Amino acid sequence: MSQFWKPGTERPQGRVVDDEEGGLLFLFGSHHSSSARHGYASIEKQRQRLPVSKYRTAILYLVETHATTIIVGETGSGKTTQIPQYLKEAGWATGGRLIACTQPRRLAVQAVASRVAEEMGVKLGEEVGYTIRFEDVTKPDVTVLKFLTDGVLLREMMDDPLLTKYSVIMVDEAHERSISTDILLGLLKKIQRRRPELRLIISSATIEAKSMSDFFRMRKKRRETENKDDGPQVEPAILSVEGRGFNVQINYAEEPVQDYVQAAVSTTLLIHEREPAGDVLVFLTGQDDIDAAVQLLTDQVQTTGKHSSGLIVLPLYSGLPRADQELVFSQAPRGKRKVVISTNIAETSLTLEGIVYVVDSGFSKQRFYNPISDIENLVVAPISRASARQRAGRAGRVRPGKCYRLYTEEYFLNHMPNAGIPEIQRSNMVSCVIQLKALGIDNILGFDWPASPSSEAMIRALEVLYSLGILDDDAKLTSPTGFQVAEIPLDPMVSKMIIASSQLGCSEEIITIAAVLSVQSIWISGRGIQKESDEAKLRFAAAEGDHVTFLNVYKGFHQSGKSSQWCHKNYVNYHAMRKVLEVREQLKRIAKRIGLVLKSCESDMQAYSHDGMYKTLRGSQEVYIHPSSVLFRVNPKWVIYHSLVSTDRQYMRNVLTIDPSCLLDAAPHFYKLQQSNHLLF
DNA sequence: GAGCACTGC
Repeated sequence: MSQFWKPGTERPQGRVVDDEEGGLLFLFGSHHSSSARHGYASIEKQRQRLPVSKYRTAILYLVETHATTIIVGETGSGKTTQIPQYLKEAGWATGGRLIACTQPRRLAVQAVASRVAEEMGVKLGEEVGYTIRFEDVTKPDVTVLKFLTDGVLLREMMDDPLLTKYSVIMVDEAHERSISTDILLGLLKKIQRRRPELRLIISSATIEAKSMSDFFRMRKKRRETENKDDGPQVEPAILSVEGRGFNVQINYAEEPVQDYVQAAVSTTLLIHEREPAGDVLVFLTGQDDIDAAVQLLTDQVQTTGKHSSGLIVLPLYSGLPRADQELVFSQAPRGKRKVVISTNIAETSLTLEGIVYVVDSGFSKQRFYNPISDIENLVVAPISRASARQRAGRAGRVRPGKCYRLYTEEYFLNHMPNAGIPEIQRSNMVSCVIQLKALGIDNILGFDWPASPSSEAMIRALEVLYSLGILDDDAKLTSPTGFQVAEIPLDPMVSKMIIASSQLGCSEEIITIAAVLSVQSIWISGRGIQKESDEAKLRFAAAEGDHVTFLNVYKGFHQSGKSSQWCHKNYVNYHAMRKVLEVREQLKRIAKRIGLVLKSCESDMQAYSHDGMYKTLRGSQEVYIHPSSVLFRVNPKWVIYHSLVSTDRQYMRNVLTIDPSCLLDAAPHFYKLQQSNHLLF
């Protein structure tokens, strides 16, 4: 076993930027190198060296004199929270305009905002505020520094496409390449040409800094042919800051690993036997793997006796009940070692303190969208080198750590992809297309993305939006339907359902259903309680299907006075129901604003058995009713579904029985009746 | 009789 591991030979990362294209270049030393201890950094171009304490000067110098766009390449330096403060100090919120800083996650927005407010000694919600969905902690005319999710900034653009409220926009964590971030970057590049005075600061991992800079650098041809005033005055400048994380020693498997769950377990035991105190974080792919690993570890600890005891093994994934999730934050008792076995949730979303050892399986579950079949799959896929470095970095937060990679160095260097495929290239584009259309971008296929989605995905999205009556024959938003759908922050199919319900006089009910469909699941599930929860579900089951069942649950919850005990008793997820209430309130506000009629249909709500196999009208695919549905084994002749889950079969989740003539009424432009009385697409 | 990487509006 001791021969199993081989230390990595890769040289320290960083210092990869160059200034050939004329951008200013700053390079800062690492906090732990000797030069950094004295705080030196260098401006290569000017052959000058700046103390790290002059970081502020550097940023302001760039902003004031040269760059409209600054790319900050950094690796967990913690410096990005300082940039907004410098900008505010220097009065960069000009002419009553604000400085905006985006993050991809709500929690990060709240955390960064309160940290900055604290550092500046001001009350959160005054000069420094934040906005996330359902929560606006800002004060008009007082707030200067505003933190927000990139999704919220995109929504703001629908009222103010040029973002005239802001003089500086900083996009943090751009390397994560979330859909919202990519759309935002594409739009910001466009805005820059109309607003040359707008300053952009894009913060990304060092390895992505160069490609971010390339994206914002205007193409040579265009630069020559266009008036100077139209575009950014100078090339993007790159400013690079090396992380202050501690050194993490990387170890690779000597041979390819056959079973990464088993390998993760043995590696953890080896760490426990041979390494000094410090918690272990193991990255696996999903609930199944994690539960299996927890079981194996617990078993082996019990059978191998004394020297292996003292391990506290905890699973971590988002589907875990809230109380179990919180266990991973508790400190291990003296003399005990905590082992957290986690999904990707611990890679970016949650930060665990006290981790010294990381075990990286090299895999994660990723979503892939197939535009031909219109199906999203969740598959176990190899992670990227960027991800592997991020995972390893989790071991160096409190002191020097070690990372054990369950793959060979040869694989890491020669076969692992450098960066992951951006989410936008792995997703259904329906929501993106409608958002861009709402912002007045007609030439969707020619949009300048940081990474272009496939044309098949774009065409499929246009087709779906046409079938919903959201786009017309010229691919323009229909009025009012298309514009109304764009205002509603839901899957466009669900938004269209709300608009139709307004005309059919049942919008109160449909808004409830839409809110339930927008949360993960309102049912509590888990090992050992299937029988009870199934029985509880039957108490709400409606003959029409899952959607009407949701109405029954909502009604019961409402009548109980929104009680958590009622939820507990009925195996309903209380946190999910709270979110349903929030979404429902937001939908009511939006419905009112866009002129929909809110009306209840009161109680005016209205099978053939076969082998359980269905064929989709569009594409003739074999699909089955998911066993979690109240219509499982009822098998009505015609059903519509909200989503497909693909495992060994394609399962329809959230199913409703219908009369096929509904389809003709709802979408006469899309469905035709064949002579033999069969529906045709 | 099955299953859910993770976000976000």
